[in-house]
Amino acid sequence: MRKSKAEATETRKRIVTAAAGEFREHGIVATGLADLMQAAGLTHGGFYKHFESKDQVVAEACAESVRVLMEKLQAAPSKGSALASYLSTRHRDDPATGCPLAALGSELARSDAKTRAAATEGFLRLVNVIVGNSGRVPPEVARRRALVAVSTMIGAVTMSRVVTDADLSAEILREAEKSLTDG
Amino acid sequence: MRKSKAEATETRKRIVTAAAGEFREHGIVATGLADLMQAAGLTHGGFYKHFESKDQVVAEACAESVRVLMEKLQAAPSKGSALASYLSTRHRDDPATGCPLAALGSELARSDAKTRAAATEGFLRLVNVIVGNSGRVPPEVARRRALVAVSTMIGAVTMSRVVTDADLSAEILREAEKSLTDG
DNA sequence: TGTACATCAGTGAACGCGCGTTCACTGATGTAC
DNA sequence: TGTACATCAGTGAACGCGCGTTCACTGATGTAC
Repeated sequence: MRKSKAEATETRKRIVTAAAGEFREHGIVATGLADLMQAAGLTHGGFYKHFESKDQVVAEACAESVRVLMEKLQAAPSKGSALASYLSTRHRDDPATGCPLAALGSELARSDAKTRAAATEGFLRLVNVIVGNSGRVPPEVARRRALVAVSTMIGAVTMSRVVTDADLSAEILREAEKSLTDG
Repeated sequence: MRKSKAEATETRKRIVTAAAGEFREHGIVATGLADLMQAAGLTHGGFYKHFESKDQVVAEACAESVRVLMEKLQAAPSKGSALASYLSTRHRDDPATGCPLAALGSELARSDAKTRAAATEGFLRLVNVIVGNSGRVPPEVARRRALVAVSTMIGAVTMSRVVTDADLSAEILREAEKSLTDG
């Protein structure tokens, strides 16, 4: 049953990726190791061949989602299109492949130091994406504005998922986008 | 052991209030019925004399936190002081008595219809608090701006709790407040 | 107003279940000579 | 290059534990006469 080193490395990545999706879709606490191993196509017993604890895979999954999100956003041709993508109903309706800060915000606030550090890096990178597309604004001003813009983005996507009224949900995203695109 | 009707009503309220605090402090999924009954000074067996399920107490606790938050914010003499209170480090550091949308946002997005309805009402009431203090702005414009402002507030408090860097955490709150007070 | 009985708030033990974690085992991979 | 042995990725069963929920029981409260 032993797998080659290359295969094992591949498996490990597959677990982290599967975990990143499961956590964002169902929440960190609500996702069991068995769920996440099954999503990776494995049985749960093998988990500890790759990780020391659930906390460890949470931290790595968080870092991984940040990495993928940034690749997606940095591919955006302008600040406007990055904003439109982040504040889209498509993003709202697919948390499993979206921003971990919006999908897990309040759970991240209760997570351990490594997970919160990964989340912090994600936040700062999001800020930098916005700053990088801010045109001819003094960098310190751009940074302060971006701090607020990113807070708005995360709050808007989170609340668009909470709210039971479909029109209100769309309105939250639309108004956030308008407000941040103008500013 | 039977208690009088008045006492039982009192007990029920005590459970809802204790639950509202425990959920906001530790998260909904991570809080067990035993935890919440203990916080109310009872043993867990009596829970089902008052509620049909955990979901029911979650919904009621969410509605209760919204009610208390609104009383607090409506007591604020101005929009500026409501913003300062919401975006304070005091609020950040005491989720158990603060805004349930900021403390539970991503978990609320996965909750059942009644809980999300209570959260939606809370969101709309927060919007109205901001609108009600918006001075001489046309009501439809004020509403749109308030939608964005409330998203920013919730996102900023959530992220100020996630981030591992104390300076950054304070900066997120400060810049959000400055941005919303000017606008 | 007093008495007899039904109600039911709260207790504490128990239910089955799924959690995170551990472990004996398998057999292909990797290593030493 | 071939052989013998150690390693270890992955399986599946088991661990103790706490979860949401149920239940028999207690005894004060509420109700009927």
